[in-house]
Amino acid sequence: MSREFRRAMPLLPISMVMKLTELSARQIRYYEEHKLIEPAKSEGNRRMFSLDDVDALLEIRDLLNQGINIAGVKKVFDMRKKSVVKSTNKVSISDAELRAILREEIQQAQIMEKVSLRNGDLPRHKDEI
Amino acid sequence: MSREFRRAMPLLPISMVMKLTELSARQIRYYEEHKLIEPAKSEGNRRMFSLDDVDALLEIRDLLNQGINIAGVKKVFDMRKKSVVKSTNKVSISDAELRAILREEIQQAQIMEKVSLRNGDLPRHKDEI
DNA sequence: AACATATGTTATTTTTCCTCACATAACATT
DNA sequence: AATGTTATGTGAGGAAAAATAACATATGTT
Repeated sequence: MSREFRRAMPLLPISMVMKLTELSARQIRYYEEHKLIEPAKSEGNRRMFSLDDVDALLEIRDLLNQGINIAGVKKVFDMRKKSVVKSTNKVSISDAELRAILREEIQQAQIMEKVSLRNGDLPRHKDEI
Repeated sequence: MSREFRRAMPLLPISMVMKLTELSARQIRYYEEHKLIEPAKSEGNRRMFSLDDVDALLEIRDLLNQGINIAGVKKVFDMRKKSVVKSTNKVSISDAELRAILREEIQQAQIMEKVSLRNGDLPRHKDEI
Protein backbone atom coordinates (compact mmCIF):
# COMPACT_ATOMS: atom_id res chain seq x y z
CA MET A 1 0.00 0.00 0.00
CA SER A 2 1.48 3.31 -1.02
CA ARG A 3 2.16 6.05 1.44
CA GLU A 4 -0.09 8.39 -0.53
CA PHE A 5 -2.93 5.99 -0.27
CA ARG A 6 -2.39 5.44 3.40
CA ARG A 7 -2.50 9.15 3.97
CA ALA A 8 -5.72 9.39 2.02
CA MET A 9 -7.41 6.62 3.95
CA PRO A 10 -10.26 7.90 6.10
CA LEU A 11 -9.59 6.73 9.62
CA LEU A 12 -10.10 9.41 12.23
CA PRO A 13 -13.27 10.60 13.91
CA ILE A 14 -13.89 14.30 14.22
CA SER A 15 -12.96 14.33 17.90
CA MET A 16 -9.39 13.34 17.07
CA VAL A 17 -9.16 15.83 14.26
CA MET A 18 -10.34 18.53 16.61
CA LYS A 19 -7.53 17.72 18.99
CA LEU A 20 -4.89 17.41 16.30
CA THR A 21 -5.84 20.65 14.62
CA GLU A 22 -7.23 22.63 17.54
CA LEU A 23 -10.26 23.47 15.44
CA SER A 24 -13.84 23.25 16.66
CA ALA A 25 -16.28 20.80 15.12
CA ARG A 26 -18.18 23.82 13.87
CA GLN A 27 -15.14 25.11 12.06
CA ILE A 28 -14.31 21.78 10.52
CA ARG A 29 -17.86 21.31 9.26
CA TYR A 30 -17.94 24.85 7.98
CA TYR A 31 -14.82 24.30 5.93
CA GLU A 32 -16.33 21.16 4.55
CA GLU A 33 -19.49 23.01 3.70
CA HIS A 34 -17.31 25.33 1.66
CA LYS A 35 -15.61 22.41 -0.08
CA LEU A 36 -12.17 22.94 1.39
CA ILE A 37 -12.19 19.35 2.55
CA GLU A 38 -14.40 16.43 1.71
CA PRO A 39 -14.11 13.88 4.47
CA ALA A 40 -15.57 10.43 3.91
CA LYS A 41 -18.74 9.45 5.70
CA SER A 42 -19.31 6.21 7.57
CA GLU A 43 -22.41 4.13 7.02
CA GLY A 44 -23.95 5.87 9.97
CA ASN A 45 -23.16 9.25 8.46
CA ARG A 46 -20.21 10.08 10.63
CA ARG A 47 -17.36 12.01 9.13
CA MET A 48 -14.11 10.06 8.89
CA PHE A 49 -10.95 12.02 8.19
CA SER A 50 -7.72 11.03 6.54
CA LEU A 51 -4.29 12.30 7.47
CA ASP A 52 -4.44 14.34 4.30
CA ASP A 53 -7.58 15.96 5.64
CA VAL A 54 -5.74 16.82 8.81
CA ASP A 55 -2.95 18.38 6.79
CA ALA A 56 -5.44 20.39 4.81
CA LEU A 57 -7.15 21.58 7.95
CA LEU A 58 -3.88 22.66 9.49
CA GLU A 59 -3.16 24.64 6.39
CA ILE A 60 -6.62 26.18 6.30
CA ARG A 61 -6.12 27.21 9.88
CA ASP A 62 -2.82 28.85 9.09
CA LEU A 63 -4.09 30.66 6.03
CA LEU A 64 -7.13 31.95 7.90
CA ASN A 65 -4.88 33.08 10.71
CA GLN A 66 -2.93 35.03 8.13
CA GLY A 67 -6.09 36.98 7.36
CA ILE A 68 -6.94 35.14 4.17
CA ASN A 69 -10.63 34.33 3.83
CA ILE A 70 -12.26 31.07 2.80
CA ALA A 71 -12.41 32.05 -0.84
CA GLY A 72 -8.69 32.77 -0.74
CA VAL A 73 -7.94 29.43 0.83
CA LYS A 74 -9.96 27.70 -1.82
CA LYS A 75 -8.02 29.52 -4.50
CA VAL A 76 -4.74 28.44 -2.99
CA PHE A 77 -5.90 24.85 -2.89
CA ASP A 78 -7.22 24.89 -6.44
CA MET A 79 -3.98 26.33 -7.72
CA ARG A 80 -2.01 23.63 -5.99
CA LYS A 81 -4.27 20.92 -7.36
CA LYS A 82 -3.75 22.18 -10.88
CA SER A 83 0.00 22.43 -10.53
CA VAL A 84 0.17 18.92 -9.13
CA VAL A 85 -1.74 17.62 -12.11
CA LYS A 86 0.54 19.49 -14.46
CA SER A 87 3.74 18.24 -12.88
CA THR A 88 2.40 14.70 -12.66
CA ASN A 89 1.36 14.65 -16.27
CA LYS A 90 4.89 14.99 -17.51
CA VAL A 91 6.50 12.01 -15.83
CA SER A 92 6.60 8.84 -17.84
CA ILE A 93 7.02 5.60 -15.96
CA SER A 94 8.64 2.30 -16.62
CA ASP A 95 6.77 -0.94 -17.11
CA ALA A 96 7.84 -2.23 -13.74
CA GLU A 97 6.65 0.91 -12.07
CA LEU A 98 3.33 0.66 -13.82
CA ARG A 99 2.87 -2.90 -12.65
CA ALA A 100 3.77 -1.92 -9.11
CA ILE A 101 1.23 0.85 -9.21
CA LEU A 102 -1.46 -1.47 -10.51
CA ARG A 103 -0.74 -3.96 -7.79
CA GLU A 104 -1.22 -1.22 -5.26
CA GLU A 105 -4.41 0.00 -6.83
CA ILE A 106 -5.85 -3.48 -6.53
CA GLN A 107 -4.96 -3.72 -2.91
CA GLN A 108 -6.40 -0.30 -2.39
CA ALA A 109 -9.67 -1.37 -3.92
CA GLN A 110 -9.87 -4.36 -1.63
CA ILE A 111 -9.21 -2.38 1.49
CA MET A 112 -11.55 0.35 0.39
CA GLU A 113 -14.27 -2.20 0.00
CA LYS A 114 -13.68 -3.34 3.55
CA VAL A 115 -13.59 0.14 4.90
CA SER A 116 -16.63 0.81 2.73
CA LEU A 117 -17.20 4.50 3.07
CA ARG A 118 -19.47 6.57 0.96
CA ASN A 119 -16.75 8.80 -0.39
CA GLY A 120 -13.07 9.26 0.11
CA ASP A 121 -11.01 12.23 -0.82
CA LEU A 122 -7.98 12.75 -2.92
CA PRO A 123 -4.51 13.20 -1.55
CA ARG A 124 -3.73 16.86 -1.47
CA HIS A 125 -0.07 17.21 -0.67
CA LYS A 126 2.41 14.83 0.77
CA ASP A 127 4.72 15.68 3.59
CA GLU A 128 5.97 13.22 6.09
CA ILE A 129 3.33 11.38 7.91
CA MET B 1 7.48 14.10 15.04
CA SER B 2 9.11 10.72 14.59
CA ARG B 3 7.55 7.99 12.56
CA GLU B 4 7.59 5.70 15.59
CA PHE B 5 5.68 8.20 17.58
CA ARG B 6 3.18 8.79 14.84
CA ARG B 7 2.55 5.09 14.63
CA ALA B 8 2.04 4.93 18.37
CA MET B 9 -0.42 7.81 18.44
CA PRO B 10 -3.93 6.67 19.32
CA LEU B 11 -6.20 7.92 16.59
CA LEU B 12 -8.65 5.34 15.36
CA PRO B 13 -11.98 4.28 16.78
CA ILE B 14 -12.78 0.61 17.10
CA SER B 15 -15.07 0.66 14.08
CA MET B 16 -12.14 1.49 11.80
CA VAL B 17 -9.91 -1.08 13.43
CA MET B 18 -12.59 -3.67 12.89
CA LYS B 19 -12.64 -2.91 9.20
CA LEU B 20 -8.89 -2.76 8.84
CA THR B 21 -8.31 -6.01 10.68
CA GLU B 22 -11.55 -7.86 9.95
CA LEU B 23 -11.84 -8.64 13.63
CA SER B 24 -15.03 -8.26 15.65
CA ALA B 25 -15.24 -5.75 18.48
CA ARG B 26 -15.60 -8.71 20.80
CA GLN B 27 -12.34 -10.18 19.57
CA ILE B 28 -10.47 -6.92 19.85
CA ARG B 29 -11.68 -6.34 23.40
CA TYR B 30 -10.91 -9.92 24.30
CA TYR B 31 -7.32 -9.56 23.14
CA GLU B 32 -7.06 -6.40 25.15
CA GLU B 33 -8.45 -8.17 28.18
CA HIS B 34 -5.61 -10.62 27.78
CA LYS B 35 -3.06 -7.83 27.52
CA LEU B 36 -2.06 -8.43 23.93
CA ILE B 37 -2.82 -4.81 23.16
CA GLU B 38 -3.41 -1.84 25.39
CA PRO B 39 -5.29 0.78 23.41
CA ALA B 40 -5.64 4.25 24.86
CA LYS B 41 -8.97 5.35 26.22
CA SER B 42 -10.62 8.68 25.50
CA GLU B 43 -12.12 10.81 28.23
CA GLY B 44 -15.43 9.22 27.48
CA ASN B 45 -13.91 5.77 27.86
CA ARG B 46 -13.76 4.99 24.18
CA ARG B 47 -10.87 2.89 22.94
CA MET B 48 -8.58 4.71 20.57
CA PHE B 49 -6.13 2.63 18.57
CA SER B 50 -2.78 3.45 17.09
CA LEU B 51 -1.40 2.10 13.84
CA ASP B 52 0.87 -0.01 15.98
CA ASP B 53 -2.20 -1.47 17.60
CA VAL B 54 -3.57 -2.32 14.18
CA ASP B 55 -0.29 -4.04 13.30
CA ALA B 56 -0.40 -6.01 16.51
CA LEU B 57 -3.98 -7.06 15.88
CA LEU B 58 -3.16 -8.22 12.38
CA GLU B 59 -0.40 -10.30 13.79
CA ILE B 60 -2.56 -11.70 16.56
CA ARG B 61 -5.08 -12.66 13.94
CA ASP B 62 -2.48 -14.45 11.88
CA LEU B 63 -0.97 -16.28 14.80
CA LEU B 64 -4.38 -17.41 16.02
CA ASN B 65 -5.22 -18.55 12.51
CA GLN B 66 -2.06 -20.64 12.62
CA GLY B 67 -3.51 -22.51 15.58
CA ILE B 68 -1.50 -20.72 18.22
CA ASN B 69 -3.50 -19.79 21.30
CA ILE B 70 -3.58 -16.53 23.20
CA ALA B 71 -0.87 -17.62 25.60
CA GLY B 72 1.34 -18.45 22.66
CA VAL B 73 0.75 -15.09 21.05
CA LYS B 74 1.61 -13.37 24.26
CA LYS B 75 4.83 -15.31 24.46
CA VAL B 76 5.76 -14.31 20.95
CA PHE B 77 5.10 -10.67 21.76
CA ASP B 78 7.02 -10.76 25.02
CA MET B 79 10.00 -12.33 23.30
CA ARG B 80 10.00 -9.67 20.66
CA LYS B 81 9.74 -6.91 23.24
CA LYS B 82 12.76 -8.26 25.08
CA SER B 83 14.87 -8.58 21.95
CA VAL B 84 13.98 -5.04 20.91
CA VAL B 85 15.11 -3.73 24.27
CA LYS B 86 18.32 -5.67 24.03
CA SER B 87 19.16 -4.43 20.56
CA THR B 88 18.22 -0.86 21.42
CA ASN B 89 20.34 -0.78 24.55
CA LYS B 90 23.55 -1.15 22.63
CA VAL B 91 23.33 1.84 20.29
CA SER B 92 25.03 4.98 21.42
CA ILE B 93 23.95 8.23 19.83
CA SER B 94 25.59 11.48 18.91
CA ASP B 95 24.91 14.77 20.61
CA ALA B 96 23.02 16.07 17.63
CA GLU B 97 20.85 13.00 17.55
CA LEU B 98 20.15 13.33 21.24
CA ARG B 99 19.05 16.92 20.81
CA ALA B 100 16.84 15.98 17.89
CA ILE B 101 15.23 13.29 19.97
CA LEU B 102 14.64 15.67 22.84
CA ARG B 103 13.04 18.18 20.53
CA GLU B 104 10.70 15.49 19.34
CA GLU B 105 9.87 14.36 22.83
CA ILE B 106 8.82 17.86 23.69
CA GLN B 107 6.58 18.13 20.69
CA GLN B 108 5.18 14.72 21.54
CA ALA B 109 4.34 15.88 25.02
CA GLN B 110 2.51 18.89 23.67
CA ILE B 111 0.49 16.90 21.22
CA MET B 112 -0.16 14.24 23.77
CA GLU B 113 -1.54 16.83 26.08
CA LYS B 114 -3.90 17.98 23.37
CA VAL B 115 -4.95 14.50 22.51
CA SER B 116 -5.21 13.88 26.25
CA LEU B 117 -5.88 10.20 26.54
CA ARG B 118 -5.71 8.19 29.67
CA ASN B 119 -2.99 5.87 28.45
CA GLY B 120 -1.09 5.29 25.26
CA ASP B 121 0.85 2.24 24.34
CA LEU B 122 4.38 1.59 23.31
CA PRO B 123 5.47 1.04 19.76
CA ARG B 124 5.74 -2.65 19.16
CA HIS B 125 7.42 -3.08 15.84
CA LYS B 126 7.98 -0.77 13.01
CA ASP B 127 7.22 -1.58 9.43
CA GLU B 128 6.14 0.89 6.86
CA ILE B 129 3.21 2.97 7.91
C1' DA C 1 -27.03 51.14 8.69
C1' DA C 2 -27.37 46.88 6.44
C1' DC C 3 -24.94 42.84 4.95
C1' DA C 4 -21.66 39.08 4.85
C1' DT C 5 -18.36 36.03 7.03
C1' DA C 6 -16.73 32.95 10.40
C1' DT C 7 -17.74 31.01 14.51
C1' DG C 8 -20.22 30.01 19.03
C1' DT C 9 -24.09 27.85 21.33
C1' DT C 10 -27.94 25.00 22.18
C1' DA C 11 -31.53 21.52 21.24
C1' DT C 12 -32.75 17.18 19.37
C1' DT C 13 -31.89 12.84 17.23
C1' DT C 14 -29.05 9.17 15.59
C1' DT C 15 -25.05 6.37 15.80
C1' DT C 16 -21.33 4.34 18.08
C1' DC C 17 -19.33 2.34 21.84
C1' DC C 18 -19.20 0.63 26.55
C1' DT C 19 -19.87 -3.08 30.08
C1' DC C 20 -21.99 -7.10 31.58
C1' DA C 21 -24.21 -11.30 31.17
C1' DC C 22 -25.39 -15.45 29.08
C1' DA C 23 -24.73 -18.87 25.23
C1' DT C 24 -21.85 -22.09 22.67
C1' DA C 25 -18.69 -24.72 19.58
C1' DA C 26 -14.40 -26.86 19.69
C1' DC C 27 -10.97 -28.86 22.52
C1' DA C 28 -8.80 -30.54 26.60
C1' DT C 29 -8.87 -32.92 31.12
C1' DT C 30 -10.52 -35.82 34.49
C1' DA D 1 -18.84 -39.59 29.28
C1' DA D 2 -18.85 -35.64 31.97
C1' DT D 3 -16.69 -31.46 33.02
C1' DG D 4 -13.85 -27.53 32.15
C1' DT D 5 -11.52 -24.05 29.23
C1' DT D 6 -10.92 -21.09 25.34
C1' DA D 7 -12.39 -17.99 21.98
C1' DT D 8 -16.19 -15.93 20.23
C1' DG D 9 -21.27 -14.66 19.37
C1' DT D 10 -25.20 -12.10 20.89
C1' DG D 11 -28.22 -9.00 23.24
C1' DA D 12 -29.68 -5.58 26.80
C1' DG D 13 -29.20 -1.18 28.69
C1' DG D 14 -26.81 2.93 29.11
C1' DA D 15 -23.42 6.59 28.13
C1' DA D 16 -20.83 9.26 24.92
C1' DA D 17 -20.02 11.23 20.47
C1' DA D 18 -21.54 13.17 16.49
C1' DA D 19 -25.13 14.76 13.17
C1' DT D 20 -28.27 18.50 11.64
C1' DA D 21 -30.41 22.67 12.29
C1' DA D 22 -31.46 26.95 14.10
C1' DC D 23 -30.41 31.12 16.28
C1' DA D 24 -26.79 34.40 18.12
C1' DT D 25 -22.88 37.46 17.30
C1' DA D 26 -18.43 39.85 16.59
C1' DT D 27 -15.88 41.70 13.03
C1' DG D 28 -15.31 43.43 8.62
C1' DT D 29 -17.50 45.31 4.11
C1' DT D 30 -20.43 47.95 1.19
